[in-house]
Amino acid sequence: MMRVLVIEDDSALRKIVSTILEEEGYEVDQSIDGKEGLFMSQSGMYDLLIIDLMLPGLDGISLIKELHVKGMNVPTLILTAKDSVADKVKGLDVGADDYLVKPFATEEFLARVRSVLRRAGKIGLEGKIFYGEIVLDTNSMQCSIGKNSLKLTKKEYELLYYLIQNQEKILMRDQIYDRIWGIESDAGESIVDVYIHYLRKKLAPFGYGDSIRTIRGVGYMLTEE
Amino acid sequence: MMRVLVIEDDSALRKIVSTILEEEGYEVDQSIDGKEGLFMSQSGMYDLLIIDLMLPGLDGISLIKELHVKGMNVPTLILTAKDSVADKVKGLDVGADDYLVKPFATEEFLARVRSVLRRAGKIGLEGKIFYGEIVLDTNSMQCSIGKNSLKLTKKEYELLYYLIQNQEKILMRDQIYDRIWGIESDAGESIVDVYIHYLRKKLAPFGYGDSIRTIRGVGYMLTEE
DNA sequence: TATCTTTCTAAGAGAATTTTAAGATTGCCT
DNA sequence: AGGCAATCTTAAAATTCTCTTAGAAAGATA
Repeated sequence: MMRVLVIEDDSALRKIVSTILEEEGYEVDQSIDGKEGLFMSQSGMYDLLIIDLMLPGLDGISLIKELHVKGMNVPTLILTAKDSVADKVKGLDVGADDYLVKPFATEEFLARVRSVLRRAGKIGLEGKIFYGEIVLDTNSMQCSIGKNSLKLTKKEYELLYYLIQNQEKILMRDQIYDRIWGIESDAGESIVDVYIHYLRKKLAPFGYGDSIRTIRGVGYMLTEE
Repeated sequence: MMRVLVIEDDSALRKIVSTILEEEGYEVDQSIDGKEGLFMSQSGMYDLLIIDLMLPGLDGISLIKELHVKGMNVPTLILTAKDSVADKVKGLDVGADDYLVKPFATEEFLARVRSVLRRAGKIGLEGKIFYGEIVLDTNSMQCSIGKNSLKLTKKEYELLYYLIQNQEKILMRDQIYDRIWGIESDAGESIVDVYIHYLRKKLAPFGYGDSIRTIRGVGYMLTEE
């Protein structure tokens, strides 16, 4: 069980982040301000900290510094609205493991989380999900089918990942769109169709061309084999 | 027992929504304004909130924000007349789980409610309803009869779903029409006859051709086998 | 900078679904 | 039985949704 602490004062964002993580199977605790966050972090019970840079009480950078002074070495993912290089550098300098600018798409966020945890050695190399002979390796973001490896672009990979995670369940088009492209994206939802098509085309030679079923007027779903 | 709180100032809409939900087996409470709604929500007794964006006292967005500040984490479905992307973004940003633009057909509304509850883990994955050997799976929107799977269009599925849920009860034609096509639809009510016919035709090969009884001058009903 | 890859746009083809419409049939009432 | 109204049944029209491309734009790589 992977424990995550989310330190974020914006309640909406905190809830979103927490929910996403919980749905993914992480155990999540939340903190609203920097001082409380620092205190909780020191318990040493967390595998990952997700920290906003702008915090009341104690800002994110100082929090991380403080932790290091105390010899704690927890993997950290910085979350912030700022896109400036300066901030990014500052964050990474101080020892954060990765950096994500909001708003972000869910899939992107989860990928970063996994990546940080992996680099920190918190998750082993199991990180794989399956559908028939298809294997997605979440560590290398690679896809293989039987002995063959299948080259997928990032978006294709994310889409397939989401589908496999929800096989046998209908995913509505807007659900997919929000998750992979993000609410803020301005590609229309029809981009989903296009990528479904790309995927089908790449999967077809292996006999999985018809695995993604269209539910007209609703969305798509990865069917039982 | 699933408890829902409907916060909506338009009394007509509030009643309609509440009735629909009650008929579906939800336990429903109502609130007319934002402040009262917030107060009631805080009791923590609800599994789902349905909130209008435009409210007297305290608007929907602020209400949701307020709830989050207090650490409440209730699944939320936003209901509104506005269709703008901006609103959608605002709503979902603030942590609402889904968004429905009025006017809407009942079936669409209920589908969203189920979907939100499911995603929030409030209802399991069982979501199946039965009539004889006929099984409707609400997760995959699939219909099967014994070992066979029966392909239904969306409207056919919705109609059969409604019938099965109300087996042994007479459904008036306009009731069916309102539920599946929505009041705003301008196909005439006779479209119901046509779809009843489609259903009978598809069910006939399995011996369910006469299961939908016509009650002349009133409507239809799915009879005891 | 040049080149290659990935992502997005846009639009027409194609399919499936939904709706219309009209004649045939059935049930009900006098 | 005869007549009226409701329902059934079809087939075709209309509409909506998805597929499929090809190329433009954006981004990454060398």
